[in-house]
Amino acid sequence: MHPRYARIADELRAAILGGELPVGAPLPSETVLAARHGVARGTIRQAVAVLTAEGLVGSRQGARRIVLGRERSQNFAVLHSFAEWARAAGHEVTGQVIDQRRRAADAAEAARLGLAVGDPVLRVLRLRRLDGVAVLLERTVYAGWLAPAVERLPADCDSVTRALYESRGLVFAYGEHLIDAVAAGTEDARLLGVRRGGPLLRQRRVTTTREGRPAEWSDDRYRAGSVTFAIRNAAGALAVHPQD
Amino acid sequence: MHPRYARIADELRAAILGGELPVGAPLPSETVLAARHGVARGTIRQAVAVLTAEGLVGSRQGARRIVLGRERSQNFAVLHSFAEWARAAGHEVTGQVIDQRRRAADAAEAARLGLAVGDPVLRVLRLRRLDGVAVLLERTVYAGWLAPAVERLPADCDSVTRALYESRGLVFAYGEHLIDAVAAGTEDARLLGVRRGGPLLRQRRVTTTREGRPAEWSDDRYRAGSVTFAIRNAAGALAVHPQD
DNA sequence: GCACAGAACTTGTTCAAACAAGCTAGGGAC
DNA sequence: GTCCCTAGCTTGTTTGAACAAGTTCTGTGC
Repeated sequence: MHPRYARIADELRAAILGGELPVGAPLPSETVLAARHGVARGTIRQAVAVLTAEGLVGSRQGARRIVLGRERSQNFAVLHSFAEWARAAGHEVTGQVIDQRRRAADAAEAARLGLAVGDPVLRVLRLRRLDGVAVLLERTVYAGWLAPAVERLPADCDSVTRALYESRGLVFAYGEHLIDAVAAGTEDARLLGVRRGGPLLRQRRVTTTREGRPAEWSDDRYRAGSVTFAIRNAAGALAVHPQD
Repeated sequence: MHPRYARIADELRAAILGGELPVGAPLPSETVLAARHGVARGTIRQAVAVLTAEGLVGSRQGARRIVLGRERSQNFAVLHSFAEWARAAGHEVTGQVIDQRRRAADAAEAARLGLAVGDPVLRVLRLRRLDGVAVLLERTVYAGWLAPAVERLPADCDSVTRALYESRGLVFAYGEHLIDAVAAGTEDARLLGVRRGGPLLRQRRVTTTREGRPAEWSDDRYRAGSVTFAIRNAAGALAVHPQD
């Protein structure tokens, strides 16, 4: 059972997405909403805070809240899991491990993962296809304590994130992402089927468990034109999701 | 005078950034913080909510809050203003208008800016340099009502955002951003000094006033290797800032 | 020594009330 | 008709209280 404020937020979100509250329209005032739902104003404020964080409504002290947009950003899970995003967007996603081996962490890897140089890590090279087309090349380094769980996964595992959640209860809760453009190297060009030196969108990321323990470090390269990151920001709140 | 919860948040943030609360350490409990500052627990909860949104601390019901990181993300202003970010990061930034002309909005521009096809808009082509090196080519379309204010700006204006704020009190409060990689076109290559077909990081964005009125639509292309977008997310909250 | 059951603690949710700060529409003065 | 100012509404901040839900640690029993 979701808490009360979450259900009120769901209801308001549905009204916005369904067009009952069109873009530009004012939301009912907090007092009205509180009376209508039979709750205290504080509970309404928690509900609208959720919508504000999603970028759906804006607010200024003294004036009524306004509906800003109708697109809900998928928020954050997508930055951790290509497969989760693709499935939600209605695409068929497949994965294939090309190379996988254990080795000792070098200085850069150790720094990113909070390990000592020489600690064991697992390096995986994985190619992802979207509706049959190769679009993403992942070079991932997993911390040693994760290696056994990752090695047990099948080579064509679709969603590593989901598999690790189901087998180990592991949740990737925090992350840092660096996004830039790079020229395709020889291996990139061959596997993704693009010209060497052509544009690739690169996302480097560190993902961390709920406890703040670094779990994986990855260099992901997307074929240009296949994926776009969409960021929506609304005075203090942001949301990010890849797009077609 | 900032509200009480904001000052408490500032104090906690300083403790984290200063190393008194190292990464991995637990925050004092809400009850302790409330007693220490002489406020109600609700006020403390607002303060730590700020830090959670910044990705500095994480929390799970029942367990003490944990310090997750020491880097504060500059949050959102930077996505609107290249100049503001560069100055904050200690770089010298210059700008130069290469072309500027009024014209009628085409279908794509009208849709992005919420105008009718044929409505007047102002198109500006601007080259930005960071420490003397050309790194960013901006193709910006301003809604007609903004054109007079923009045309009054000097051709070498550093920060358009700041100038519009100072001259018109205009604040860019919301935005949508699409980030991907593209190959450099002929004009891109010439002005940015890169090879044609080489990688560029593209940021397309719509910026909106506080009232939800679209103000500008821009296609910004960064020379590869010059700028990286950094995104940090923490279970529901995100922050974005460009990096070197 | 180890496992299990609680006790104590911590964060999450909700309520009711009060005042502060900012916006808007309507009424009065000109 | 136009301008300004205020009354009333709306969001922002804060208090204090209570219970729910989850975690951690202690101590007992085996």
